[in-house]
Amino acid sequence: MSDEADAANAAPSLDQARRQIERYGLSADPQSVLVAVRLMAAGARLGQASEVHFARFGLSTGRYRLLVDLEDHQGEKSPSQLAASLGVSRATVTGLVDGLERDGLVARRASAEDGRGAVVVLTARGAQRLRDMAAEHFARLQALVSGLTPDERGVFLDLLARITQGIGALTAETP
Amino acid sequence: MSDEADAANAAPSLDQARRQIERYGLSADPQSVLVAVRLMAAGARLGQASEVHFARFGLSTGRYRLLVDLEDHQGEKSPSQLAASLGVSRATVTGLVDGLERDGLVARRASAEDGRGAVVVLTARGAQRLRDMAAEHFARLQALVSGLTPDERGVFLDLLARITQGIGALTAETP
DNA sequence: GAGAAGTGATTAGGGAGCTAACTATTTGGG
DNA sequence: CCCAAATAGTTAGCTCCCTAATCACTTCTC
Repeated sequence: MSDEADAANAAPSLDQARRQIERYGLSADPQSVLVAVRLMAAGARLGQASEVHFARFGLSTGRYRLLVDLEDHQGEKSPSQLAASLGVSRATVTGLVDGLERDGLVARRASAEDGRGAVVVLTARGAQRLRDMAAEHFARLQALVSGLTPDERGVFLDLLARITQGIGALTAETP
Repeated sequence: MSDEADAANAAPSLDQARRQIERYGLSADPQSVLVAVRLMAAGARLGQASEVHFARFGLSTGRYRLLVDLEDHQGEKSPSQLAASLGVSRATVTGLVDGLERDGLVARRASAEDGRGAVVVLTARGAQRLRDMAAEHFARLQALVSGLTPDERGVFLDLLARITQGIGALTAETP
């Protein structure tokens, strides 16, 4: 393991948070700041690891999520619906579908009801890809959280949900 | 709130996880999978919110982290050191410094000891920018986790650290 | 001490996401 | 009934981060 990997693994410390707060004579709670910063760091690292994971199957996180969403809806959904359920913009869906279509995992069809609309269809090849990767995928996800007992996982879900509600505080108009 | 915003806020459910696992006749634990998926979703949402937050001050998450890291080292550090401590590639540091230099928050100097090396220096303007945003920044971070009691924050830090150790399971060679 | 190997920084190019602007179609109000 | 407003999808152009390749300098080895 190189310095670089070590540093990437090194989580920010409570002392760093304290020092930063004191530098400006503020009264923020260092532990609260640490939780926020650690969660951000963990999210970023997990996101990158996720891309590495999916790249093994010729996918990305976004592409995989789109395929699964499609499979959960009988293999058919409009780009707008996909954008809504994935929580990304329609433009992003266009890009993801472009890539998946190029690989033959998905196909585009014109909508029967709406002349403006389109339908994205999961191909046999796309369904097969999901089948091929399922065992390894879920095994790795399970390994990710294997450091926690079932009870602890329940607690974690609860706490995470409550922090998630606070995300609005970062983007809200008034501090 | 539109459908889109609702969907973005809607966390993946335990039933979705269960359905996915059963579809392939696997034996993975749905709750474990749910924890992994929720954490990824939360990380992605937090990352985006973070960009919105820092954009208010003319920065991005990466640029802010670089400035803080610099400030923590007497305002001077080489690009390689920055890459290591931020956990990003040297190429990324080049890009971040390009942007910060354009805004006058940072300057590049040649290294005295090593003819190949460079030193990134925090300018007065960069230090001022950090000072200007500190109060609001920390207040928002604190608000982010205000849904948790101090005890719960401690528990969360512990659980998060243990999951973070499991991230390697996603990228490891052998499943 | 000169060539080979290693290291620091940058450049080039790619993927994922975004917003804004554009096209085509549908819907709805006068 | 027809024109204006809304909606579906795409395109263009931006940022962030990545890897791989390149250039310049240092260090190590013989």
